Amino acid sequence: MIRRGFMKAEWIYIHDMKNYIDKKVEFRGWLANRRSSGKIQFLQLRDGSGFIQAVVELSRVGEDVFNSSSALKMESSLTLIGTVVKNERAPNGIELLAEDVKVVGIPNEDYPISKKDHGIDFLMDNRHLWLRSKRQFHILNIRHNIIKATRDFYNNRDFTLVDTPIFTGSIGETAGNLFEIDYFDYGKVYLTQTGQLYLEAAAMSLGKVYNLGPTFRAEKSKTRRHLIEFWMNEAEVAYYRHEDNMKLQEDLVSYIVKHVLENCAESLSALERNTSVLEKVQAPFPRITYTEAVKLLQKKGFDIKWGDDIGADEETGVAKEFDKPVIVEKYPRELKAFYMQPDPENPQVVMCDDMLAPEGYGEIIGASERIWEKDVLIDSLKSKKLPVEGYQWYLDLREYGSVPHSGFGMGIERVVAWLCGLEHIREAIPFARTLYRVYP
RNA sequence: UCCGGAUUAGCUCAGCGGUAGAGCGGAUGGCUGUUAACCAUUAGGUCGGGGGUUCGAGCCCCUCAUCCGGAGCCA
Repeated sequence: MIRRGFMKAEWIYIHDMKNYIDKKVEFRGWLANRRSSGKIQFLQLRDGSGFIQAVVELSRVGEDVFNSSSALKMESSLTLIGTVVKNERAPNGIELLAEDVKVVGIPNEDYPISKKDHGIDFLMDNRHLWLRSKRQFHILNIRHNIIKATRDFYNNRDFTLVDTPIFTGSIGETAGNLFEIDYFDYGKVYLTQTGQLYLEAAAMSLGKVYNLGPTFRAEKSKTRRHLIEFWMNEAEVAYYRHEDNMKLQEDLVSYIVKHVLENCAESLSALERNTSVLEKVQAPFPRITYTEAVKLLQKKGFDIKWGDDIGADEETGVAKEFDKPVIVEKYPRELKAFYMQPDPENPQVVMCDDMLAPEGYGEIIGASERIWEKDVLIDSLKSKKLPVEGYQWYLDLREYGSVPHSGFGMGIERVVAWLCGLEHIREAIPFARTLYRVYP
């Protein structure tokens, strides 16, 4: 039998097909799964914009088309002409009644990811294919929307985007957890673990600034909350004090959550995320001081005393007390970085805050008012045993027109994991770099 | 780095010191409304490597490797 020419119709994405009921359209995409029943086949299709079922009936398409459709294996690529019809029996309420099917590519090998369970090691080895699955599709969609909301939030408030460098000198925090790179004849440089110091410089030019980019921590962290390479949004505002800073963080997180609830309902539902807890996330958030947190934890039976850091279990213990993100402020000076402004009312603590997500998702923001007086900063560097001479340009910021300023960093993947309800942060980024894994 | 756990078919896992198992996936056949479709048949294994105990080891012991989970650090 001679194969007739492929029919013609307008190429429509699945996402838009609901607007084409009873119209003939062309689908271009992949076969995610199939169920067949002799003279009828149900193709589960995806095209990057969503998922839809196509029905291929032998009596409608003829033997030729039916057979080429039968030859499709998992993750074959194809185009298909069909009519969009409403049908209650279809997974999304609409389906494609196929009229013509054209094979683009059929794999020779079996597709490694099947419908049944897989172990995490296998899935991570096949991350390049795992991304095609429904769950990963929805997680990445939410991640995209979190990043979009973050940018919108700052842009709406007249912040200026300032891209901070990836290669840096040793300036920053402690040098032990930095990745070292050979930089031609210059010698050693490091992959950034924060753009903060650069943002402070930019804030003195542009007032309100933010960045969004990758950061690197050479820490042998092996937990569900840690990545070696992760994306961070940082903001820095001239003349902002501690209080202004906390307000900005609350507004940002509220904005992101609202945006995701409004724009990602389908994805949240596909991930079976309980959205009622997310709907409560509106500013203002509860705030407690470090000192109060320690007392609270002691009352709950934790072995902690003033001056100890708040570990993972303790964080969850604090966060459990609230149904919104909670801000823990004013930590002991010894626990925190050199650039944080001491509290004028109690120099033992600094004007910093951590925002802890609910449901045990941990710290999503770390923030502080920065020291702006040059001599105080030099004293702080010395007391932390850091080389003052290495901070020349940073000290210049305190020499020329120094002003109070504050800022913070928000971990994108932590927010993604929280909003998606993920058990592990490695699903919150397309290609996770964890301890001992850089493949694929 | 420390503390736990795991390693058996392509994948997920059972397996009591005595002939190597299931589900999924693959192949073949059946079925015009499937929803992780179903039914039948079938192929598929040096039980992570090395050493030891034993008449006999997937199972017990030692060792190495890899992976997973947790802690510290942090976002």
